[in-house]
Amino acid sequence: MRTLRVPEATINRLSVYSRFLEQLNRKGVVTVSSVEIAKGVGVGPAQVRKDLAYFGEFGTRGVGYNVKDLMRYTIKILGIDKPWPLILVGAGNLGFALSTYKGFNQRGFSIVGVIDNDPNKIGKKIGNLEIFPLEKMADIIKRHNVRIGIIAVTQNAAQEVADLMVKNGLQAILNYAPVALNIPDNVELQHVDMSVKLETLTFNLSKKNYRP
Amino acid sequence: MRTLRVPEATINRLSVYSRFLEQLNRKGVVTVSSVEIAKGVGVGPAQVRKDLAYFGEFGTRGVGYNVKDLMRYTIKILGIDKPWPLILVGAGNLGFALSTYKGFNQRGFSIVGVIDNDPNKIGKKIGNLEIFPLEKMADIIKRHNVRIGIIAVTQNAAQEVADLMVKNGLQAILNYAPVALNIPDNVELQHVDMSVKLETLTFNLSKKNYRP
DNA sequence: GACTGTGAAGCCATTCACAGCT
DNA sequence: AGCTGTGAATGGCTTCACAGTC
Repeated sequence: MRTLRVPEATINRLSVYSRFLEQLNRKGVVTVSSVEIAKGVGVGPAQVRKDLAYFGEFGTRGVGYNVKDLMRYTIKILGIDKPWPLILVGAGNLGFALSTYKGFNQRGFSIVGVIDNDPNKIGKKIGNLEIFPLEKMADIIKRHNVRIGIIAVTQNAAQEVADLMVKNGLQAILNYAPVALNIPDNVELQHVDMSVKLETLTFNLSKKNYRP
Repeated sequence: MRTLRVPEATINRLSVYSRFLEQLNRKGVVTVSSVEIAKGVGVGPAQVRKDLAYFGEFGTRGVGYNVKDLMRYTIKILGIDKPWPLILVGAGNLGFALSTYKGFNQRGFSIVGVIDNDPNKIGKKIGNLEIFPLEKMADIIKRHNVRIGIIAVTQNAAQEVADLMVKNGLQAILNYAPVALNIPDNVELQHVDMSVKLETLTFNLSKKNYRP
């Protein structure tokens, strides 16, 4: 696999292409061009071709890409051709939403443990998942070979949870808490900010209505 | 307000700076340097200064920035010094989480209407908000002067909801559905993808463990 | 001495444009 | 004729480095 210096933006788009290809495949579409993919996901066609070219030559000149093949390639590149068990810490509203979010399952992810420190929640169930206390984290990680943890707790608790995840050997953290986390370089970290984009909208609307 | 071609990335970071400054202010911190902000949010100090410089000269050389003042400036720049009523379409798990998400309220946003097309949900309440049918969207938008709509429905329903929002005069849409939306240029659009970052993690982990 | 503000340099990503294949 | 793959050109964002200010 040729993987030299791929822009992070490319990876992000690849994930979007991949989902779009799944939709096409479900609809029974056999062949697709870079122009069609571009329209479907909202980028330029040259961008689509360049992104894919980082990983190989998947298309046929004059024809386009085979939907099913390209879908499988993208899935393989993203590493989701194998299962990824996840743990989720934080059984508040956001945690609940994430633990029942179908988008994760559709892409082959499965949450194998939900963890919270609230005694009122521990022992209760979300769907068919029991809520465990923080002390069980190590167990769950070992039992299911978990490598990725999701943080959906409050600002204040997030760093503490992250530390615990690192201590228990997780290799990657997806952080939904609105705060920057401090973790070692050898642990992968991604941050999803629920409200940053909302403020981009208000910025743009305010600018637009500004009368000079 | 000097506002010449500000990179979108700058706006996004500004939102993060702003939240960080609120935290500092709550702690009673009076002055902060670009280095400290940079550490707190995970970017470089030159980046912080450059970002702020798009909007004016807020600091004092040799000293740093006044926390409270800079906080207020960022809030003003982002346009959230005034209230923004929001409507939310989709009362599923994600919609529920968003409608009760404290992060929005903390930043001055308030959801004034929750809308769903499921007859079983209509009339029920989320917190103190009633769930209304789609037909009520126009009413709610007019009554509360809503300009921004949030989409938290499934892939299939998202475009239809977006069309309805545009038809009812909304000026901006925040889309949490995992699909690209087609809307006119004069409507602002931002997309939050819940699972793209998760696949960035699996990509990086897969790459790391690839043994050549 | 400390720290901001900023032109210049460097770097990275996107877009162009066309050769090459079907 | 249609569409991919890609070197070259462009554009934009980030980082550097230092003059300017307190």
